[in-house]
Amino acid sequence: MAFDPHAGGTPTLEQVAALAGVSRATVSRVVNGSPKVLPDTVAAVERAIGQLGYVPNRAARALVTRRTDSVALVVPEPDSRVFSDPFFAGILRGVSRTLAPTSSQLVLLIEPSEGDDQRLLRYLRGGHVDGAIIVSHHGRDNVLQELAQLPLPIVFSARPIGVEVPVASVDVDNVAGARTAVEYLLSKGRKRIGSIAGPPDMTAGLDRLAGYQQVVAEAGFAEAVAYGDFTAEGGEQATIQLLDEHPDLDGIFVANDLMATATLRVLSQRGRRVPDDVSVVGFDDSVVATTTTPQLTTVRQPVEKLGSRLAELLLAKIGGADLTSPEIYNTELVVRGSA
Amino acid sequence: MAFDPHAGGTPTLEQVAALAGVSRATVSRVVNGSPKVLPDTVAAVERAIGQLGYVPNRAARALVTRRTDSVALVVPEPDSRVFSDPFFAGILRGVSRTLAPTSSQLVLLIEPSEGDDQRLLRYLRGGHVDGAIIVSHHGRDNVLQELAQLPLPIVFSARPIGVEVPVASVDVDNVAGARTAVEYLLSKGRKRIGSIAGPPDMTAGLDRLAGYQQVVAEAGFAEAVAYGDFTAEGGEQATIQLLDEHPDLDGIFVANDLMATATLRVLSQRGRRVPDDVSVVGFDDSVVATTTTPQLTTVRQPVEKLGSRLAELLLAKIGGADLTSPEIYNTELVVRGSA
DNA sequence: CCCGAGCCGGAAATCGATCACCCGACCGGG
DNA sequence: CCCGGTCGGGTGATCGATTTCCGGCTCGGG
Repeated sequence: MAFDPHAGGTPTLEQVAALAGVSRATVSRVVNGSPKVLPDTVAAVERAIGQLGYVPNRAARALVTRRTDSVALVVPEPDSRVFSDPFFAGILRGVSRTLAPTSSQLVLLIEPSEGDDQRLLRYLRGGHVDGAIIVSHHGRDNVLQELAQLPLPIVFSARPIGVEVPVASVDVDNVAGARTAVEYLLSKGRKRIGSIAGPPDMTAGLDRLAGYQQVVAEAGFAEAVAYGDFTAEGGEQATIQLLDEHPDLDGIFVANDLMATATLRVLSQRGRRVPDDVSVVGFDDSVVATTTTPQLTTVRQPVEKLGSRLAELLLAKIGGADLTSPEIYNTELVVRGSA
Repeated sequence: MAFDPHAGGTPTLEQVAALAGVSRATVSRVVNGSPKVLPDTVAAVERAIGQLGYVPNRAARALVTRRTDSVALVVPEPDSRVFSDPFFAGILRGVSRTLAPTSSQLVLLIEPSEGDDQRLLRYLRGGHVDGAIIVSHHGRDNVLQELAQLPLPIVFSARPIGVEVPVASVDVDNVAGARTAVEYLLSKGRKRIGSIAGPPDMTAGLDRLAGYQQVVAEAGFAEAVAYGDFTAEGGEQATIQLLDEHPDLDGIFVANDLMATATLRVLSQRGRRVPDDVSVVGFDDSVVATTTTPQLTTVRQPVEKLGSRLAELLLAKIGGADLTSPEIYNTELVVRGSA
């Protein structure tokens, strides 16, 4: 037999009204904090609510108010690896921390399988949520563009690639962060600095590479770049390739920590000491930065802060604010053992 | 001005009916896949739905069906560090993979602040979701007990501590997993095997410790245990303490990978080579297991599988199945460099 | 003591989809 | 030729909370 929500008798507003000796409307006013109800009445209603353990029926309320009191966190990629990404975890923390004191609930939305964009879009267009936060890494197709044009308050984490309309977004200054990292390597006397870059279809990949290129060019050195995919395996491949092509490197800027762990491992296998022979700087300051030997010098992004800003901006947009510009945060170099 | 969901005109079932030249009931039948509608009619309705871009109003439906088509993933702890836990990430992946093809949405529920249990319980009791998956690590208070007694389909990840009523749960055999790890150390000729245990208020902590203790006792060796809290910092403290008290250890079983990374680091700082002088085995096979040097030999749990079973069981319970017993999965030793 | 202004509480319509029930048409058999 | 059964589809009540519009109560001033 199926579960019956009526078991135990979910009390309705009507029953509360009866018990408190007032009308439904009055109970509604109390529940929604209307100022024009006598204190005594409020007390009576609240007592009744307490006695019955009344909880407003969200569906009924949503039906008339046309608000669902829930926002979506959208991951428009079937590649559910993002969950394992410490960056995503941080965002999630920030978002949920900001949403917690609110009446809004967080709904997780993932593109179930490759190319099933429409399901996502339909859901969002269906008015099931009051707004959405898009956490996208790749910009390989046009989903982002479609999302941006939805008649729904939306904010992006990271400036979306290939989206023409202005959108609200929250991000760190990846270029500046990368510059800091490479400049630090320079300040340590490194002359031959290479970089393991991220995929060119992610802004994080592009911008961090750009920062590296700028500094290296300004210093009058030559570039040495290999591309990874932000995973440990990809980082390993890229590091091997980079070292094979440029055996004389004495400094490496790796576009994220996970790949950097692989870089450290490959260097160690090749008998090159870190940081004595080669200095390594990562990006993210994720958990893995402290699991390596030596620990990783890396560029910290205020992930949790990003997440909470994302939520704040979305709530503001839902409230009617007209926000359509990016908000950029600073990074910070965390010096540990690897450089 | 606040966002108006009516902008663009959300079509209702009524409008679809009008366009298709049928009644609301018929449209409803088509939408819900009733078999007793003529194919021609179905086609006409579907055409109208397509033209209007109709999406059923969830609130209205929920109001009458008394189902919300959403399930909660509950983290009854304000300590949002769980998000960074690769274990949690895996569970999340499994759950969302199973839920994706379903009409059910995933709602994330976190205890906003210490002691705010009531908010959670009220929400769950309020019929806002059809069921809940509880991902709890600690068993320090009685929230779990209260959750277990809620008139709502619920499944637990990991056998909850201190819950007297029988509940459905999914877990790995932590005792057996720990045994495998310690037996492997024995098979490598290790004689003085210590353990970094998890907190005693988590089943994972208790059971893994028990597995260690069993094997060590059976082999006639003495115990050497220090307690950590499953974080890298805690692992470092515990490792230092353990090594100070038992400098002659030649094998260490660490109750999770994160702490094991710290163990490796401390050993390296003390000039003890791994695995030559000391062998180390972790537990989880999380991402960090491959970021260390040497890479971590560890006990793999099928996390994603656990997550998807959690979701499957919950859907079954929502469907009326009467499940009140634990489901236990096996672990697997993954041999890498550290032992 | 009476009257009016201001407030507060009640009745009823409404949101959009579901579902129990009912109706009409068409078929075949007696 | 009539009647019952079947099948496709329509009608209207209903879910629970909000909200507008009013009616009536209260309280202060004259």
